[in-house]
Amino acid sequence: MEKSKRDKVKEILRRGGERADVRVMGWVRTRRDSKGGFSFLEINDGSCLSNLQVISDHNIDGFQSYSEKLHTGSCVEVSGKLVQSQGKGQSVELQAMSIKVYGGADPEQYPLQKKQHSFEFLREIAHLRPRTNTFGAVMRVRNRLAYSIHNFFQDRGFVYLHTPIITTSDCEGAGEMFQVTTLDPGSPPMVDGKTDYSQDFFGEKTSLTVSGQLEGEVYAMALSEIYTFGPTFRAENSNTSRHLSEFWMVEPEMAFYDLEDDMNLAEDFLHYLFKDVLEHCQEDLEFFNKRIDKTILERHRGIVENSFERIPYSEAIHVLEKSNKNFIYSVEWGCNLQSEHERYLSEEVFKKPVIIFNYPDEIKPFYMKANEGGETVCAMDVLLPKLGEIIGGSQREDDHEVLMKRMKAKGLDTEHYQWYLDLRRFGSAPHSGFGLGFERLVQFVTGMENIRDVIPFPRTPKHARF
RNA sequence: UCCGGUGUGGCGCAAUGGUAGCGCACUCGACUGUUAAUCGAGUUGUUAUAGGUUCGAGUCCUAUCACCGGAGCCA
Repeated sequence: MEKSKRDKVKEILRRGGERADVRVMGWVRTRRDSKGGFSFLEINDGSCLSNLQVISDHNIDGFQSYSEKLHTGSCVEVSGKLVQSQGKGQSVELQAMSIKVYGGADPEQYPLQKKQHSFEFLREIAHLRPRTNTFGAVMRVRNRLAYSIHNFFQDRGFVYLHTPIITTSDCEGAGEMFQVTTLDPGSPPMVDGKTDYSQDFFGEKTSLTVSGQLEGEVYAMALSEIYTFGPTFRAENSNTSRHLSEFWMVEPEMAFYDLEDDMNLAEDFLHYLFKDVLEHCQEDLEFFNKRIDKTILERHRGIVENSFERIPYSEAIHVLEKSNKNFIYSVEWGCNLQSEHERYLSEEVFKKPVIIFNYPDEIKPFYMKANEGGETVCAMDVLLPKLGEIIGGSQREDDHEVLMKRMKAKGLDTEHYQWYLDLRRFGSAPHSGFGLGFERLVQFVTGMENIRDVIPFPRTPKHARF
């Protein structure tokens, strides 16, 4: 194989025109035979949604010897001449001069057919589903969003911080954790009737991270503005279209930001991402708009063009109370907003993203900064129509005494968080941050209904195959 | 975890308690600058698993498992 010469389908289609010496490598999506002595092949190499139509005369070099293996799913290399297409449906096509099959795909056994499959079925063949239009498009969009997230923060001077995956601190209330241990689960060393973690690999009980926030704060208090973008693990037994046991989270943390700065950043961030993806993933988004959800393009443009609604929690409760809607869960000040409430606000009242801020202290974690009076804290959630919460953030409590009090009130072991408290003892500063669930973003952008279909290999309760 | 639903050829689905069928895919043939190709013929089943009721169970009952949807928790 001559490494120097390979043309990507995306580039071929972008440049168009007639050209000799074109060589593509990719997977056959469909083959149509003509008894006129030639075949049509559609080749996809993942560089874009579109296939390249190849027309191959049956006498060309390689066709006869490989014909048996040339079916949907097989991997091929085709060299030839790019010409204007005589048929409808494509402007150019590749007239094959030689063809080679790298690996065949027995049509009797290859599970992907030339037709639509249910996403449930495709999940069972997660190793083959990237070869479908939908999953190719999802992963290209996912890739662009990840790239765009880095661009956004890097342009603003944020430092990309790698927080640890293995941790001893739970970020309070963030959910059940996966334990990390090298002890024998069958017979761990015991002391006083309990597992003796001093004999474990790290000498104490450790888990997979549920959030990099606390460690992120440490570096924000030195580098001013940081962000993390990494895997996060929650051992919650939640089985919904919006939850994964392993997912990716983006967590910026900024010194000298108050809650309003935090909300501004979150809004700018989402605006930036939607604008960027609309610009750079046109073909894929049009596909989603046509095949998955006919409203996404319009909705995304709406998000880019309009500012978000911002409403304090107390006012949101007020709006809900006088709505005359029959909610399953009744509304009163102090309650957690339920999915139905959030959806009502973002979908029916405001019809756009909504930021709710200043939540009651009692329903939020210890690290959030108390507002005057102490009833509410500087928390904010960004709600998207249909999807619900995509961002949760807050200004952090930066007063040592107040934080100590809050931790004790919520029953936390202050010893254990000494290093976190130290940030307030030495050179404390007002600071804020938020967390964005990356897969939820991909879900919203693509219109995919199930979060398991926007990550390459989903991990959910009872499912860690592949 | 709770509530509801579903589980039938490779895939998508059908079958008042009475002979398991259709579409797609696949195989063969015909036709064709084709493009969700078209036309004809053909192959494919321990009806999720284990019990039970019944003369007889895909269908009814019990349990288990899996999946889907909703809820809770959250991102």
